[in-house]
Amino acid sequence: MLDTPVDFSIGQVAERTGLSVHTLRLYEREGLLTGRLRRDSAGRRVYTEWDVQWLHNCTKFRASGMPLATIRRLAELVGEGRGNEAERLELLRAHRQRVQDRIAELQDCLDLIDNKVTAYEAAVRQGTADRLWGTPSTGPGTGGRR
Amino acid sequence: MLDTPVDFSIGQVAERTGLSVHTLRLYEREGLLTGRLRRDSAGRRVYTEWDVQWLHNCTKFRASGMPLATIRRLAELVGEGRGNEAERLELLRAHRQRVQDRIAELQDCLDLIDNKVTAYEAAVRQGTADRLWGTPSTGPGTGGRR
DNA sequence: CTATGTGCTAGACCGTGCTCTAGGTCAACA
DNA sequence: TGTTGACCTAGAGCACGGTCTAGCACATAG
Repeated sequence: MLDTPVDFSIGQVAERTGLSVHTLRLYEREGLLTGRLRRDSAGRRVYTEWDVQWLHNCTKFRASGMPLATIRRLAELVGEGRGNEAERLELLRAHRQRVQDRIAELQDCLDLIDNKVTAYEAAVRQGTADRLWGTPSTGPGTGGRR
Repeated sequence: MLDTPVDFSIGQVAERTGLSVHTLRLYEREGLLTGRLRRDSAGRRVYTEWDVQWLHNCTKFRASGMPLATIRRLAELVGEGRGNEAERLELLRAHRQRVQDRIAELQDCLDLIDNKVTAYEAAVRQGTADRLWGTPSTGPGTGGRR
């Protein structure tokens, strides 16, 4: 059972990953790939299935706020092959922590926003009904100014 | 029961909000405050308690990814006083949706990261125990290259 | 009176991550 | 053979949100 060697042009990879060809070139230049990209006889980039998968991961990493520099480091480690799994793990764990923190932070902000929304819903209900507006009590953003 | 008119210098506000004085000046210039800031006889900014509270909200808005332009719009509405609660509500609801979407996106990325972490934990455990490395099956980021 | 601290403005600069342009190469097809 | 379309490189440009600098004004303390 040989693996079929499917290759992709940069345009095809762009289609598949949702990244622009510009971005793909940038990512290569920045060393985000796990190894040197092959080129065809005309000097055009040749992506493997692996690369596409890896880039798919990269988009997730990016979407979760991982900086390009960190992805580069991870790519280096993966490119080096077995033996550095502990370091990859460390890196991923640190990132996971940041993402979890970020979620918690957003959740916290969301609570405040929810409060505001609730307050305004009440205000609009009042306003629509009888143009009344109670005394603001939850600080700026709820009532008027001064 | 009169409200005590407590005023703050830009430095005091910086202390209280965690924003730098540079940023505070930027925010004023960008119209993020709900009204014109008072100045003292020497032309120095005079912040009220209200402003500090509002800026506190702003930091939450920023932390949740609200662009300065949106905060400016909200500040305008609040500055205009009563009557536009519906529009404020609309704006806040839209932002809430974005935050919720963002949380969901992060959560999704987190799942992938968790999988990777789990895989590497296993790998490291194996590696530490007997230097073994099973066949990678979850795509790039798990095994070696090509 | 002068030194220190805090504030002021205008505007330059910065990091991050794209995004686009100019000018060129190459393969494939009519 | 010529035209089209995808690709190439180098490098500029951009949006965003700060962050910092230069040069100056003012108030208060010693």
